[in-house]
Amino acid sequence: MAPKNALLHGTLEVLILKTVSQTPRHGYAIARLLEERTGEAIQVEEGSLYPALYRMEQKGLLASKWGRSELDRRAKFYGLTRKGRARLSEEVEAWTAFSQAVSLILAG
Amino acid sequence: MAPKNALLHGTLEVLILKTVSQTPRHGYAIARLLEERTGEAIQVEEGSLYPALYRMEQKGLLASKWGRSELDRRAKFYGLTRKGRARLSEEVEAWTAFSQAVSLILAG
DNA sequence: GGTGACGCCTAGACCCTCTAGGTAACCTAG
DNA sequence: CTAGGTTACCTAGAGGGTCTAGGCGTCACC
Repeated sequence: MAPKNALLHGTLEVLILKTVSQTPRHGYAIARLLEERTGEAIQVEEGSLYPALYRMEQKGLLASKWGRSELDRRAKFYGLTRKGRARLSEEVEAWTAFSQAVSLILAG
Repeated sequence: MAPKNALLHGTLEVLILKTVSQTPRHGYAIARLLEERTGEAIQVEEGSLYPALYRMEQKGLLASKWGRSELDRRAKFYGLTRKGRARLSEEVEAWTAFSQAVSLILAG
């Protein structure tokens, strides 16, 4: 079947980086936050989220630490590394340029 | 190696639909037009373009006809089918909603 | 006659998302 | 007490789209 959210491809990373840029968050909270803030316009499946977090930690963009969630459950918190912060601004810039380009075409 | 243009994923289809919506165009012209109009912000590789055109014709979104390019070369022109036109407006809407959602997050 | 632009095509690699499972702790309803 | 829902994490494999790196043929120009 066609992916539910083909547009998310390649965008999830910058969304995650942004979400943890203010304060460290755990995976489940990242997904909930993205969905709530966008009124479900962005939906992150767990099968996409956790592999993405793992990849990003491997790449040195995120650092994780086990802790306790708001509901006092065991949860893994991710924060930005210096490299992650640099990547965030790069990707924000890239996305801005790209989305403006697409808008330009679609408005034509 | 990481894809040069990860963001393009899932967006190429709507860009193609839009590009041929005013007048039929051939593949090479579609790529050139997208690049020129966006100042190279969007770059379409031929290895992405031709398979995409093929898929879209299989799906009944495009119809093709061999003809002659502006330079009088043999070229395959693609036009929108009724189904393609319907898909275009659906995908424009989907992209608009998605990009606004991403902008909302990145602006936070 | 070689080079570059035009114009089309393809196989396979690669990467990311999604499906569809699983685990475990906790809470509430009945 | 037990069934079901929520919180929270993880994974294997399927699926789909883009890119790399080739190939083909025509034409214009030097």
